[in-house]
Amino acid sequence: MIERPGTKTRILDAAEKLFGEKGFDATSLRDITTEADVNLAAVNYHFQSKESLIEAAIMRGAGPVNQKRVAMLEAAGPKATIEQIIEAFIGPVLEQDFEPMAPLMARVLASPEIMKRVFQHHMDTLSRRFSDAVAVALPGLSQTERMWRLHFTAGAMAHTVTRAPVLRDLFGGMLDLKDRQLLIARLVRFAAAGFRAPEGY
Amino acid sequence: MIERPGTKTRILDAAEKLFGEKGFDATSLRDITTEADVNLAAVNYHFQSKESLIEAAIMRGAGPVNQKRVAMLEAAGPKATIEQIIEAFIGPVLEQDFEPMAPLMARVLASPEIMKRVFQHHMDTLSRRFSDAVAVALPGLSQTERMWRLHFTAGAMAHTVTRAPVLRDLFGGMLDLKDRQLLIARLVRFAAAGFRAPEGY
DNA sequence: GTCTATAACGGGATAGAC
DNA sequence: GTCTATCCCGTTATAGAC
Repeated sequence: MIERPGTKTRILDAAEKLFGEKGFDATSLRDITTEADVNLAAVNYHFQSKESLIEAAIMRGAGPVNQKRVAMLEAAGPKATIEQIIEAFIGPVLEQDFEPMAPLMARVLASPEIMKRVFQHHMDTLSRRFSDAVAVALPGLSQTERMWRLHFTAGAMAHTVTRAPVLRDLFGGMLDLKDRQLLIARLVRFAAAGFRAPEGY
Repeated sequence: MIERPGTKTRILDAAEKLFGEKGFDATSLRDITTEADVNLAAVNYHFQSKESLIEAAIMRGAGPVNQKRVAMLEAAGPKATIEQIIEAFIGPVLEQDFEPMAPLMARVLASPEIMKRVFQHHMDTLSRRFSDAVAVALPGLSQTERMWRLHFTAGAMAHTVTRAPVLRDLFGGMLDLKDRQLLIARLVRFAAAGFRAPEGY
């Protein structure tokens, strides 16, 4: 017997789903409470406002994944190869079943206000840790180049996650999104080669 | 003496700016007509609805850039190197002053409905042409791998464009967004190395 | 082509009973 | 904690004068 989740959880579930599908503005609190099968006023009771609900929904999705990324990086130790670093960076994001979360992530990335409010701090510390790890693995790279290459890698990852539905439509069976380990291996190989490219412009 | 643009153009200018800044839903037609200094009813006269206006604003921004990408690819000839191909793919996007257009692009990427309606066809033919060019330059790669690596490159590019404002805030002077040619060179080098990585998984 | 005025609607939030 | 009913606001779109 699975217990039916509580009101608060059901609201968050519905919010994650609908915000992703339709965007934050296009999703009314009425949509959410209908989907969650709770009363309209419950939202303002459990969360204070729609804005707070958005933040709560995002944090619930993003927190565990980012913890896992840091954990994998630490597990690789101080002498991690560039491949291990990249895998810690992208693996936890790509190996999860990202399709429910993907649309919401895309909305967040496209929304500067929300991005600033919610992600800034997390991303900041995260990118610093990974940048330091790369500095050890590839001491020849300047700090600037490290940041850019991490940024390019993050972009490739984000694009894969957020555009998964479109990819499926356009390329059908050709781009296999189900085999996550293969997908991760592809991106690790691509990005690692990019990181290893000589600098000097 | 510069002539003041006509009503229709002023509406499109304002729409591009405000849709990018605040998103499609959060931007009311009143916002647009105020910014453009035209009457509210002019929007429904020149464009039929808000939805059509969105589409018109996007098309006006995207068309010329994509034409330039194809033109650069053709200019490189049938024996183009992978570096030339990548430069044709990302150069026209990154070398323009993308900051006014960037937020709008991010909104489009995050909005599956709009993405499907507006971009699908263009992107489809575009990616086919570039994929064919890569096939000549790097005959060792499978078609699948070509598509994935083009996709990764597109992601790195899109992330750079759409997150330019955030990058500036977070990293200040470290990531120089002003020197476009250097930025393009960085991404070309990173992606070209990725494309040249051996396949075989 | 451009304006004013208004219709018709849906949204977030809250008061107050239970 | 949960419900109903309602307030109040901003929105798109259009009718109709100029």
